[in-house]
Amino acid sequence: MARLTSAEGEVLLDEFRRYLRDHGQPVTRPRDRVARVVLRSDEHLSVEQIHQQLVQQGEAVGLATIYRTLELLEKSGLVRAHDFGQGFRRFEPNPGQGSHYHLICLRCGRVEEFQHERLERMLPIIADEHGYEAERHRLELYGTCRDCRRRAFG
Amino acid sequence: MARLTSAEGEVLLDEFRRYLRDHGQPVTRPRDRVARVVLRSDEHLSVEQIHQQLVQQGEAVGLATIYRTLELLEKSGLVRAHDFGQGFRRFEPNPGQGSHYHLICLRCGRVEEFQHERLERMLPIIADEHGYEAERHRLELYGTCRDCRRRAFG
DNA sequence: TTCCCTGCAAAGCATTTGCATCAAA
DNA sequence: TTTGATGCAAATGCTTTGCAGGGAA
Repeated sequence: MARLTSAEGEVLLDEFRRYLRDHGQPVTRPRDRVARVVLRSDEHLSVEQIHQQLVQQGEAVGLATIYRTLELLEKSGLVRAHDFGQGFRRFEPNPGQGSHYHLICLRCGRVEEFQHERLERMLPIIADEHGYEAERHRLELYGTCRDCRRRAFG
Repeated sequence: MARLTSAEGEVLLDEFRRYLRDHGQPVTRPRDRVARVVLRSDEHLSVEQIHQQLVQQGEAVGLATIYRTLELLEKSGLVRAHDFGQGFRRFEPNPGQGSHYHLICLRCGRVEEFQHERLERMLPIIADEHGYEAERHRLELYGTCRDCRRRAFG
């Protein structure tokens, strides 16, 4: 599911630094570390996973700071939060203008992404038909992934 | 957004009673009251709203029992839970086989439903294309409803 | 020195669980 | 008497907030 190269993550990290500066917020080491982990990741990380990665890097950051930095990252538009009904949120780098959707395996919890241009064109039209001015949307398909089916049946 | 007539709610309530009996579970008054509120509603109720309605009816039921009854209602397939990112879940009578989708107004929080046959046919196919055996899906469109736009602009 | 970010600990919330009580068979 | 549903209160888990301490300008 590799979406971001390390170089792309670096670009996003720079954008975050710029966002902070433009908003009179200092670019601190803990913020930078949290942002780096999230923006470089090609997965949907939970706060716990972010924290663990930082600990492993010897760059432990308090949970409160992780949450506060994620709030900044969301406000900057560089990160999006998701709730896949697992009791906690997951965070991923925002893919910019193009939307993408999620496939969630109900057996192993894996989360994959896919894009779908036709859907993306349809959804704002559907919203409009119902009197809504669309702002964003969310589509999740829940099921059993190939690996889990293989594991179960053969 | 009226979807259920009171009579339809009554049918669902009977189905729930039958489900309980078939599963060796007693049909008690608190369960019946909770089920009645949810199954008769044409809205997406929060636990707090369910509780309030019961209090107003002079039929107060403990929160724990409400949660436990909702679990039974979900297992019976008669009720579905949703998390619209508001920090708590909402519950609605399950519309049976046909899926429906949600429009959520980001200003006033109103939740509307819509159906879309073409989408409904597309989604399992998309899941299949990615190796997933689709079980269920969720589509939510977030935006500004007609009323809120009118309110904002004149 | 001043400002405010950080991190610990405590608080908040929705939800779940433990347990004594009580109703029904 | 036995079973197990109920409801209070406590516990849980994620997230937010309060506040003392510390680093940077």
